Amino acid sequence: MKLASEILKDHNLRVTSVREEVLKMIQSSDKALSSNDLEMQFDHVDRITLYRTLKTFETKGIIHKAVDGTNVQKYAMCVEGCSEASHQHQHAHFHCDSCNSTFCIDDIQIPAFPKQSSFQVKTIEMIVKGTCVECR
Amino acid sequence: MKLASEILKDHNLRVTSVREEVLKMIQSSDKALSSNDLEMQFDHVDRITLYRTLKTFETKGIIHKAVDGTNVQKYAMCVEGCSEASHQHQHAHFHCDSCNSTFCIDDIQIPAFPKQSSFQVKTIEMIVKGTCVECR
DNA sequence: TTATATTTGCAACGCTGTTGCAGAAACATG
DNA sequence: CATGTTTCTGCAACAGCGTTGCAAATATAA
Ligand SMILES: [Mn+2]
Ligand SMILES: [Mn+2]
Ligand SMILES: [Zn+2]
Ligand SMILES: [Zn+2]
Repeated sequence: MKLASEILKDHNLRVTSVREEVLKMIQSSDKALSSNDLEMQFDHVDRITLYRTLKTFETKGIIHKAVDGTNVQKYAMCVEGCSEASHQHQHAHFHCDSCNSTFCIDDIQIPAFPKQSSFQVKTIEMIVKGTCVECR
Repeated sequence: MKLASEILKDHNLRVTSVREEVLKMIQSSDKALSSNDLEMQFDHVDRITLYRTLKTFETKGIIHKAVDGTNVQKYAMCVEGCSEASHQHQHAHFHCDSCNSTFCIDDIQIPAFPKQSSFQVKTIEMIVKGTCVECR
């Protein structure tokens, strides 16, 4: 796994303790994390700083939103190929309705775009809901 | 199309002007509607009443959430078969990133549940993102 | 070490949605 | 139709998530 500080430098971001900590937390988590999830792991941090940090990381292609149908933004690491220019994510997200955890999963195939539709399709999000391993 | 007042009676709900109006608005809309979308169509209505009305309708199986990846709840009519006991929806939702509209669509096949997974799958949501007919 | 650019924390705010409670309205009953 | 009971509505207050403006703190370049 790439060093957090290296990732920051690679994206022309200043290496600060908040950013390093946030990135380490997301790197080492098997679940997608919300601003609040992160805040709870800190001794002292301003939640506004976390929101901005997450937004910055997302813009740079370091992390991506894990859309899970709740009204809370959660984030997980991007794959190597992602950049400011393009996020490439062809995986679904699993949301546990018991513990509210959200995971990136590759178990389910995302269907191809329909050939002809009245809509111009750009991306498809898939949210799988159910019970996670720990909860069943 | 079934009369709004009849639908209310069928579900043992009192026929009030707010409920009738809300139901008519959702029935006649091709898009999923948020509490705010509804409020703007009223002369005077309390937004709290709208939230409660929507929740009541959802519980009764009259309307369903159109999950679109935004942090706003939008609702559309249920199919005939829905009830308090079970909502049956096997369709995807399209979200236009230009005008923020959300539509129920049947163009895209929702994939089958994976045979074996570490997760216990209950439902799958699909969100298709792109540009709608009016916006392109 | 100093100067500059960037980041952080604080304050204030907006939006979506919820709960408690009292008055208003719907409807069942006679 | 009149009345009583149940349900709904509107108001007030609140909670949570996220954003913006600004000044102080910090990272980095020189
Ligand atoms: Mn993911
Ligand atoms: Mn729908
Ligand atoms: Zn779980
Ligand atoms: Zn559109």
